[in-house]
Amino acid sequence: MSQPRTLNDVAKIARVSPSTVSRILNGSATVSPEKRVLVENAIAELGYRPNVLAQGLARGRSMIVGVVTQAISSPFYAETLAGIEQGFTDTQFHPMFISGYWRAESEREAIEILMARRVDGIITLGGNLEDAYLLELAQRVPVVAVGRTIPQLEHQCLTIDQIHGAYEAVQHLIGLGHRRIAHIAGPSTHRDSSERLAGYQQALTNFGLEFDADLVVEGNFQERSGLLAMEQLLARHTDITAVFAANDQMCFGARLALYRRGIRVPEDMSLIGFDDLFSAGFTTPPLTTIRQPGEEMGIGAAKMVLNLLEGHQLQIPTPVPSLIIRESTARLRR
Amino acid sequence: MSQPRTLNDVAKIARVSPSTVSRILNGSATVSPEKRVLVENAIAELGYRPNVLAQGLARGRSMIVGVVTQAISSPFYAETLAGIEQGFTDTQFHPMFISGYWRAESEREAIEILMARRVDGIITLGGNLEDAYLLELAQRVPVVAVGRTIPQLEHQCLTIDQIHGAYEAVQHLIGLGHRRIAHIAGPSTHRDSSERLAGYQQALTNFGLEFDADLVVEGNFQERSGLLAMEQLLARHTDITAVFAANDQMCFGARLALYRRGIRVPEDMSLIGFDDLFSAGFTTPPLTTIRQPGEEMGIGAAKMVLNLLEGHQLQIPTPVPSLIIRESTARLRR
DNA sequence: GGCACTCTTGACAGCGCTTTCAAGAATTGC
DNA sequence: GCAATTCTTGAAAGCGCTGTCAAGAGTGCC
Repeated sequence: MSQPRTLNDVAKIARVSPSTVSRILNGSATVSPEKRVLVENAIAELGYRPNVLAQGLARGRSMIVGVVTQAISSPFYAETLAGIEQGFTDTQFHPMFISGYWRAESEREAIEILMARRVDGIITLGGNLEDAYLLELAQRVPVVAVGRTIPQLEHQCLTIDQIHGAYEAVQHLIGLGHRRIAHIAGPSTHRDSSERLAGYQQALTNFGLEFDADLVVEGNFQERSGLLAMEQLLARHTDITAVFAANDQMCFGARLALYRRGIRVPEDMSLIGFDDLFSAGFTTPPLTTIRQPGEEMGIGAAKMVLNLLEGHQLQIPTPVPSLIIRESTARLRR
Repeated sequence: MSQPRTLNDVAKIARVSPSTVSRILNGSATVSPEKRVLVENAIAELGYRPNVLAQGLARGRSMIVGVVTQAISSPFYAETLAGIEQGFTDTQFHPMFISGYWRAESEREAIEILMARRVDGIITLGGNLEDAYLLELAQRVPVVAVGRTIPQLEHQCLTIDQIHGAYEAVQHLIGLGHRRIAHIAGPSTHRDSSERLAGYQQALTNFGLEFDADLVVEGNFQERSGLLAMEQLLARHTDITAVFAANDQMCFGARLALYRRGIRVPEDMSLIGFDDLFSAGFTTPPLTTIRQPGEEMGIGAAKMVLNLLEGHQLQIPTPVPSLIIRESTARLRR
């Protein structure tokens, strides 16, 4: 394994001092055209690329921003990760992803690891970290939190109005004539879940429908739990005509449970999800859902840390969840 | 932003030399118990964590291994990424992911970026990089290629027998009595696609069925292309009774096309995919498919670079694709 | 022509850590 | 009890780069 060339090699070949090479590399000072040519030739000749590690050490910047996601294979977070990656394209920075698996402890450990690498910033995606912890972390390094709002750090948080999104979903169902609307909630420990549940309740109340705690079953945001929840719901109530699931994945599970029972969607049961995963457009029937613009949020988060890094505090307009009507919801037939 | 403590701070507090602290940190030499305690206390007191960047510079190891994936949000690669991440847990190394988007040029650029960070190893996932390029790269840094076999570098490649997998899929269909079996292929530029196509042909031939080029339509591995391909197939042939799609995502699209036409799966048409994405178990009906153990392959790839890094060459047993029978295929009714 | 400036350049001191080297201390063997 | 070993330790030289500082060259002006 041939070792890479160093800035010193370049300097020697170009017969200038290392400082000059550095200056040309960074444009940090004017250099005479002749030397510039000399150096550029030397760089080309050697195929030299600066050692980012060494640069990092020297200027106290690792040029990497840590991203604490929950599971790299979660379809929902994946879209945001893609956005983040995109947001850093054409910058000197690069994201480094670590999964926290929704466990505060793992997330803390992930952040430790990241900090040991002296990342220049941190983006967290969802998760169960305490506000206080993040608040303190934000003192040490620029932090952007996606999918939550932390008091006293609002301007570094990026989230959508979950309550509003859930409200819209249920409103859509009510508008179609449904009255007995069940809800498959996410884990109650998730802020997202409780907000979506709140939106569900709010819509019900607003339209004069009674909230029936019996109509909500808790899942864990995974497909299987949606299936199980749907079965429970079906066992308990035969009069349900519509279900609002707190995310698309559980909705897929619910849809399968209905399929197994021969209950048609949307003829016999309307189904609405949340997130608008890419695959939601390709289920049978394609899923009506609330779009959460994951990718844009990722891009936004990247821009936010970039700005923080430059000392500004960029305020990204809060992305708005929107109702995507496909084919899994229909007017109630009576 | 308070700056992190340094090894020197620790040394000062513990009243020992920096070397001693380093030795304790790395266990690189024996140190008297008293000093060890002194140092450990100092570390605890300061909440000191070594600067990985500086360590990297000093020992010529960045402790990061670069991973060139194709799209961080691709469900198929995501599972492998998760495996890779897992494979590096509890080691000092961490993966850094970059997307190549199936463009050799972007992939090369990704590798440049990674090399500039002096990554200690590189894992590539699929992609369109030339064998020669990778072969040359492997001279400079430990490389593990997932999803391809590179002549003269076989022992650093990890792939499954695609032909065999495809063969099994088609054999399953034939076993169910199907005779007119269409194939939705992946892009012909992908090695995966052509191998799966080859397996399809091979099975046909082996069982005395004629290969009809008209029965294969090329997609791009995305859902939409599967839908389009299915429509084409349906327009061209009314006698098809089964379809083998080169990956699950296209299969989902095909399934939707059938749904739109009111063609039932599996009663009127059997459908089989490839990959066994997590979501394949939750479509309606759940998809019969060929399981490609993405996660295990990721773990395996991580182990392989780890071993390469230590100078050994670990041979991971080639993972075997397996047929997962669910509900999208059925015996031909005549 | 001489003085005050402005440009361009190289030397050098780090950044935070590892690692070699050699010295002093402790241990062993006879 | 003394020489020969073996341990433990600190000093110091990097790893590859940046950034400050000051010197030398070049420029403009009266």
